[in-house]
Amino acid sequence: MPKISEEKRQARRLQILDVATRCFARQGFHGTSMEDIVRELKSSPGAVYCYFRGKNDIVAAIAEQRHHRESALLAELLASGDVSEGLQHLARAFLEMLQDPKEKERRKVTIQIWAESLRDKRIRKIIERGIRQRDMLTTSLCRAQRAGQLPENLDTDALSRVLLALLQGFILQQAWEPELDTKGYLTTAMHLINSVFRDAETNPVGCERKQLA
Amino acid sequence: MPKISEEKRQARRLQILDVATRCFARQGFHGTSMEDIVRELKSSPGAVYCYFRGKNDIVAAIAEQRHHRESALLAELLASGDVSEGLQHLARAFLEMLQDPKEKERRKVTIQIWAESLRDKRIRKIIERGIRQRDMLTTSLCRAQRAGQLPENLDTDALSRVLLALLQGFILQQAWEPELDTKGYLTTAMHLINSVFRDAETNPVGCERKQLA
Amino acid sequence: MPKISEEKRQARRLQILDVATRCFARQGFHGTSMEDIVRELKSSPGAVYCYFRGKNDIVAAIAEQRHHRESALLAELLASGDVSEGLQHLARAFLEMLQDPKEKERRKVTIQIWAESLRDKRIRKIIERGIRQRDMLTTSLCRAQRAGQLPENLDTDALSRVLLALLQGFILQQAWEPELDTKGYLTTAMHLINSVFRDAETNPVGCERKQLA
Amino acid sequence: MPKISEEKRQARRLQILDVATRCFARQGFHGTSMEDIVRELKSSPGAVYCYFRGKNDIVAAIAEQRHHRESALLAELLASGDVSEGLQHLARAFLEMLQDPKEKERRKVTIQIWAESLRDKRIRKIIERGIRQRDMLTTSLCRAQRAGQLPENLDTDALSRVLLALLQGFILQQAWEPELDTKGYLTTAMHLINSVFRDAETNPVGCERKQLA
DNA sequence: TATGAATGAGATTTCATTCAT
DNA sequence: TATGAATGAAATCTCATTCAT
Repeated sequence: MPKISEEKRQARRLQILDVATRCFARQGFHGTSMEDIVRELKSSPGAVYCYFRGKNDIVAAIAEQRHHRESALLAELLASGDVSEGLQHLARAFLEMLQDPKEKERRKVTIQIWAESLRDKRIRKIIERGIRQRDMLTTSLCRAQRAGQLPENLDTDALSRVLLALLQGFILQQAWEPELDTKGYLTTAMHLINSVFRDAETNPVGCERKQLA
Repeated sequence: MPKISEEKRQARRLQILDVATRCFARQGFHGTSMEDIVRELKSSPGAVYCYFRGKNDIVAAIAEQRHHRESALLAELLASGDVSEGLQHLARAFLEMLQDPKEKERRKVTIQIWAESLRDKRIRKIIERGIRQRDMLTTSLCRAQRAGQLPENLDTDALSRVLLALLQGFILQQAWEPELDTKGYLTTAMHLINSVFRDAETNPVGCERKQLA
Repeated sequence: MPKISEEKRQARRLQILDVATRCFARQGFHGTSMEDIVRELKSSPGAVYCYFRGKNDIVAAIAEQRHHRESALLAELLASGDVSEGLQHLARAFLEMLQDPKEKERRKVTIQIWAESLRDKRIRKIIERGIRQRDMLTTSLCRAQRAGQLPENLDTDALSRVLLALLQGFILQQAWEPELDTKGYLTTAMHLINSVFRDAETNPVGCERKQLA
Repeated sequence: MPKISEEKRQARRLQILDVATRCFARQGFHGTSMEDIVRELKSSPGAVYCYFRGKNDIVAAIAEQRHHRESALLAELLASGDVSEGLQHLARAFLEMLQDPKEKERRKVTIQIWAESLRDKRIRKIIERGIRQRDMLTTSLCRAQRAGQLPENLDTDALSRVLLALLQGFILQQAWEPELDTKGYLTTAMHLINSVFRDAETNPVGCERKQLA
């Protein structure tokens, strides 16, 4: 028997998550008290509990948000028929995301979620769903391999892990050094990736390496 | 109990750190209470405070341990005149480290340290010392570049970041999937890295890719 | 429980101070644990911390209460144009205060506050404000001196100290001997005080007053 | 079976009490830990426990020291046949005591002892012995009264309380204002006291002394 | 739904004291 | 006697959560 519309309810939920994200990015999950969130929200503890079961529920919801965003990015990547091209798109999308100042906060919270996943079953489950998504990337790479875009003897499962690692490492390094040269990192990372793709394609000549704008 | 030797004192310190590491790996830093540590240590709260100022001091000490271990690994890498070869050594050293069951725990704690570094000044300082160590790797890569082992237009700073990311991503993924195919990951990662090194040398032909034992 | 009125809030604050005063009088400040207070309050630790920052804050508040009460007494004394008469009033007011059983507790706590003031900056500040109030008494005595009510060569600053001492000593002795003859003490003290006042009247010359070497 | 002579033992005891007094004066009894004392003593916890049963035992010993010193002073006072003269001596002895820098510390500790006496049975007992000593002063004053040195209708018990209060108040005020004009205070206090003594001499009749209702 | 005072379990830390050496 | 590492009870305070209004 909600007195407010479902729409408003969702809006409020998001607002709470936003504030919580900001707090967690600033003080860490365990350094943020419910009171901190409530104060910044200009609300009351009881109100927050109308939307979330508790503090853990909030983190879980944030983790879920992340998961959806990542799924979307991956879907975009895979939508492109050509994986190599898809990766370029992904890289570009990444650069754009960095414009959003909220995104830096989110990356910091991501690291907290990683840590939290090691002890909170619920977060763990969400992370695991993310882990399983990598399988789709692997499948895609496999297809590329069968299409001759990748060396035959390449372990595509491992390659998808490597690609993921490049992303994860970046998140981490950027949390510590917010001013790091994002473009340089992406260019170099793409260079490495392209090396493998090129290898199979043509190889002898290795002509015109595509560089990121 | 009169004065104990500095030797014994260090041993006790290490024992506490070991137990704490085990607890942190299992329940997370914030999910572990001093009492948990003390119980597993079969000791008393006061005893722990003879060796550490408080809980944060313990995490800091563990972070410090990590830092030293990493420094040692990096030193080993750089000791080898040839960077490419050094990286091979590093990869091999890594494989060995994985034998140590304690190492898995330590990797889990590493992730907690990452998260903690975002809010604890002290941990942050230690991480920053680690960050600065990457410069040495960059310098080394630079030398390799001048020696013609790497493409001239390659951003060595970014490359060292990428190499670091490959490590960090692995730590993360292995924490979630302890059974992941370590060898496969390393082989593939080395493959990518070698691609760049090979690029500069000769490239057109690029045959006989070195694989990890 | 929604917001309570400022009035109720103040009432609750006072209730806590009352209970704390009772506990401190009985077991001393350092012999009273927060749990003791909470138990007697039939409340919970958290509740107390809604009103006070901590244990020290409670003592400070009690010290502050004392300070206000003393200020009021002094003001009453000074309000009377004639100091000599004012002191009589004060003495009488004192006798009345002794009826209040709470007052005995308060005097015991006063001694604790004295002790606490030697190490707690905050309490010290409050005491210092009390110390400065003595100046007003000195001023008043000075006026009486100029009016010929007190011997000319009398050190009014010292006299106000002496008057204060008579009060402080009484507080102390009554804490140890609750049944001491209050009336007798006051009578005798007033006798001494009146001696000085009378001195000026009758013996302008202050016939060979023995002075200390 | 002490291995050290009783003499040495006493010396060590005194040394401990001295250090403890210094600490208590500086940080208060409850702000001083055994470790503080031991550090300043350049000794070990165990050693202190060879001489005292515990922390409370140390305070009790200090209180005892005070008691002895006070007894001595009082004895000196009473030794003089003439009480009025005895009080002069006492005042002078007081001034001398103030030269001793240790004495200031002792006075601060005295206040702590007062506070402690309200909750520690042991200290309380010692204070009570001090309280009983006042009876001797009363007796002495009584004798002076019978000798006509004091007004007949004067309450000698109350007078001795008043005299004591003058001392206690001074101790307190000097703890807060170490630079207060000691000589002035004593002069004025003696002035008041002499007033009563003189009273008897000069006004046998005690001309209409105002009495408290 | 919203409020915010209250709850109370639990966490970290201190410190007087002990006792093996 | 002396040492000082170790003990462990207890103290203060925090904070996620609840529930009467």
